Amino acid sequence: MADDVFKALADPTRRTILDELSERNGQTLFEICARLTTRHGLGLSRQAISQHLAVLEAAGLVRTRREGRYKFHDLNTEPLEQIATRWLRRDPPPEAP
Amino acid sequence: MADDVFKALADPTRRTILDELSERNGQTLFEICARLTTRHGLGLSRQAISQHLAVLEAAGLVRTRREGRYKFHDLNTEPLEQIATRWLRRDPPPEAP
DNA sequence: ACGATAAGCAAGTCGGCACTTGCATGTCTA
DNA sequence: TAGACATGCAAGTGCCGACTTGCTTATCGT
Repeated sequence: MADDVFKALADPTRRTILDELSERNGQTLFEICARLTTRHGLGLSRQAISQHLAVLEAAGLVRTRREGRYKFHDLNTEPLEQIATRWLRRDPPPEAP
Repeated sequence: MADDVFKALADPTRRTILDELSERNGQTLFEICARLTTRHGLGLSRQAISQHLAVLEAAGLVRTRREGRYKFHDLNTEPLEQIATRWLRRDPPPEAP
């Protein structure tokens, strides 16, 4: 469960995809490919991005909805809220006195 | 920077080590080996744990202090507080009303 | 000083992951 | 319906990471 999330976040390309979806939700595969190339300088094949999206979806970090021949990808931050607080049991340090 | 943290968290054994250090801070390598074996059922060699600790230390998640022939390992949650909020722009939910 | 204890170093093996290549499926437009 | 467009599936390749094995270094107790 959490294992999938951590492994999904291990790849820098996938994290960039999450950044991109965080900025503009509901993009298609081709949109993500284009924006990764132009804005982030990544030269990856379409299938590579597709596989990354599959990993992100399997981890629950991305939700997909199909409309005709388009498949839109939405960011889902729910799994993130749980894994981060795993070792942060104590409240964030308020301020130094 | 953040890349090291995410890659360090990708391995389940390293996450278990963080769990162990979170519960009892300042353990030596042998202590961690023993507790991983007895409490978590992991049968790993001492060198394997040592290499994992090196990765965690390189990521800044573990600080070490040397005293004689002992080397104590302390958990450092500082890198964690930054990476989690990367896609969580909104503040952490305070409490449900 | 000697042996025991705690840790470090280096090379080698093995499996998994990222990426590519090629082809197949489904869907809209003209 | 034909062709272009958006996506899916599957097999193959190459590299990095996890783990082991063997040896070495350093510190403590007796």
